[in-house]
Amino acid sequence: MPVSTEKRPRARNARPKIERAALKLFVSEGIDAATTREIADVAGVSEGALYRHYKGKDELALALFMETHNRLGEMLQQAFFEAGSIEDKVRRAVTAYCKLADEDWLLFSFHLVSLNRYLPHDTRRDDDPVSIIERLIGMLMDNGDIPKSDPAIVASMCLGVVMQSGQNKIYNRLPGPFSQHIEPFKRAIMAILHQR
Amino acid sequence: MPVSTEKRPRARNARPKIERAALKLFVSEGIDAATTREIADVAGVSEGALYRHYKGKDELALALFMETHNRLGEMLQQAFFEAGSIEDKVRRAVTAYCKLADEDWLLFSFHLVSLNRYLPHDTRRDDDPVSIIERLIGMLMDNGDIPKSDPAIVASMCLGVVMQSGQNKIYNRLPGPFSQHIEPFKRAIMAILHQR
DNA sequence: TTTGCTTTTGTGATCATTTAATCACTTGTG
DNA sequence: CACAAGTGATTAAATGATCACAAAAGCAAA
Repeated sequence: MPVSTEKRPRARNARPKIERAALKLFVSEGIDAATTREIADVAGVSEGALYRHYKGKDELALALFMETHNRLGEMLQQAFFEAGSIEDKVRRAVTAYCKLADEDWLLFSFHLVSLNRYLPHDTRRDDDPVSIIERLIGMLMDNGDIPKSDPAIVASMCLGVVMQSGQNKIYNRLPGPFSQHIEPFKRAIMAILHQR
Repeated sequence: MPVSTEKRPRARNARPKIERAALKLFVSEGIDAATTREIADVAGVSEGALYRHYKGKDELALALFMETHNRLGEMLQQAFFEAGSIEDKVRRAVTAYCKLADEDWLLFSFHLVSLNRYLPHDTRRDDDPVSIIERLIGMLMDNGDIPKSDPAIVASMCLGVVMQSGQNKIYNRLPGPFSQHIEPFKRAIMAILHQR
């Protein structure tokens, strides 16, 4: 009797399976290197199923990226808008970011590794996480809350503290939940902000 | 008379042309998306020329990455090994990194955007820039030069200060030479290192 | 210098693969 | 029955790599 000549049982709820499989492959091999065939295989569905839910591979990848990116923008707006000291705002922002990471590490790490592809190189959007932070820092400087310098470079350095750590967690250099580093992150950012 | 039916004049010194063209395309579209045809066109040489100097596209990309990566490892070793205070070491390392960036921004930014692809996700090499920094920080902590905590997370944060700024410069958020930020970088890193 | 060779380098049409996407059909659900 | 969802063989396009040929460069002897 021939092995595995049996037809695959028709899959149910293919969409989430496809999304998780795509995330896995996108993170481990990169978006371009992951083929639709591979995605379908890992998901345990047929190749055509992907096209019932997305126009194509590109749309799938963009949708997965935006899921995190939009949520992130909202969370930062929220963290910075609510009342409190600078330290409160920073703690809230860092905490939100870390929770997002721990909640769904795969989705989060996909966002981190594909920033390069989706952040446009020459245009700035006001609702972009980086722009939001830069604007806040500019306001704090204008208010005299923190020493005046170049908001763009200060924003970069603060972001770097958290984002590079995320990268290093992807490389398995930081075991354990990301949230355990909230305090060090907050302290580092506060130190950078109050740099003279 | 038909236009541009003329044969292309035989190119001379194709190799550097190919390398520069490849860097441009690798950075702007990504390694996978840049085709050998595009590279040849931008370089103004034939497609076959690429294969006189490299086994293929992958080898070309890896060679360009390693050019920066190896140099970086040596420069860090050098900066940390030479005598001086912690502040001296940090300043030397940051200065070296910034000079490398300004010297050949295209080559440097290619390195930065392809770290994801080439840094292995599960193995650590002792001569890797990240490992070098982590080891130094561990030593400083053992010596009592800086407060004891997790060397891995402190190294991440310090690296992030500089690397995320590099990323933001790629996105055109930081005009001017990278070296102009040496002082802020150094101060930020020192502040993180001496965090309690 | 000139001559005659060998080796290196550049060319571009061509090849073999890979791959995203399509579509006629089937299956399941309200 | 109608509509949404899943299947997988098939297709059309693109892409990395090859190769026979040509031009240039290197080199030694005359």
